[in-house]
Amino acid sequence: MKLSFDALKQQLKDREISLSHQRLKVLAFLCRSRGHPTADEIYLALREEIATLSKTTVYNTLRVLEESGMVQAIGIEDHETRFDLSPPDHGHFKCLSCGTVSDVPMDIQALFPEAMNHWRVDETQVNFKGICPDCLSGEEESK
Amino acid sequence: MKLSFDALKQQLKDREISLSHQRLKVLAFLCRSRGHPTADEIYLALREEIATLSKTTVYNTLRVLEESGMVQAIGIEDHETRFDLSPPDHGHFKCLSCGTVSDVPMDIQALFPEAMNHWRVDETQVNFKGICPDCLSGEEESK
DNA sequence: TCCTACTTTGTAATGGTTACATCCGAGAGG
DNA sequence: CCTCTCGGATGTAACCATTACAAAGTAGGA
Ligand SMILES: [Mn+2]
Ligand SMILES: [Mn+2]
Ligand SMILES: [Zn+2]
Ligand SMILES: [Zn+2]
Repeated sequence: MKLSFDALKQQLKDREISLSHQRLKVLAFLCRSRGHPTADEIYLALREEIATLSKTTVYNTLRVLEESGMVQAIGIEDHETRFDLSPPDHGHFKCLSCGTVSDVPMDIQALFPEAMNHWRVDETQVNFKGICPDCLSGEEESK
Repeated sequence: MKLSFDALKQQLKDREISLSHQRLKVLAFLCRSRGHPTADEIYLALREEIATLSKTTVYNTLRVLEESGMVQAIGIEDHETRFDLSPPDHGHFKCLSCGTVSDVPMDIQALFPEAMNHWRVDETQVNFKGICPDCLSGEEESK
């Protein structure tokens, strides 16, 4: 469940991160984005609104948001990081056919073995790869 | 639990992958390796045995082994892939302090929600990040 | 021996990400 | 208004793991 844009703005204030025009635009894009965009996708989409936008600014902003805990970097792909505004309480599924990255509702907090309680866990990611229902039905049709 | 080198050689034969000198060396290195080496670590280590070894060969071999299902590529790090010869029935933990990647025994096969049985899952990875016990005790000492 | 398919090798290219120097722009203070 | 300052934004170059590609080597069969 995503937070509203206004709530996110408030979070920026609370963390004393100045609400620059570019940062708000990146945040708004993540907010209205249904999937899990890459830095490049964010850049290409926002460049239509901010003609002078630099890709470095997108990376800088994403790092600021990530360090503040508002955004999570998803490493489900080898050479392309995806970004998620939602709280990190779910897994992700990448369809090897269409490339979509979907949410997988599940409790990932309780995964780490209790027997290993001497370890400090800061982050948990659960990544699945396979074929999504849409692509599966497409495969059957082509038989 | 890792298979013996001889058992691995047999697997190559079964899959009709020719047992070239370089492939056997890569496999032997993964077999005796305790951690989860990167392609570069494999290359540097084996270059002492095979002076003419090319890094491309290491990557080619790893891809062949991965496609045959004998080796798993672990994407716990953003910028470098690690390789695991063990069966993919466990999670991984990366210590943000010392960089070690450890195994986390757990049943990752039963993780995908049964409600999503219309999805075909080919691969599951569970990645934790945090601080390992060794580094935690080190932090306490330095207080 | 010759042929052919496979493997290895070296080098160049790729592409996401980061480092760095420079530029800009909103305020504070005069 | 003017100027100073500093965080943020920008553009370019560098980084670096990985891949593409072409050339060279190799084993095995006819
Ligand atoms: Mn998500
Ligand atoms: Mn492992
Ligand atoms: Zn799909
Ligand atoms: Zn450690």
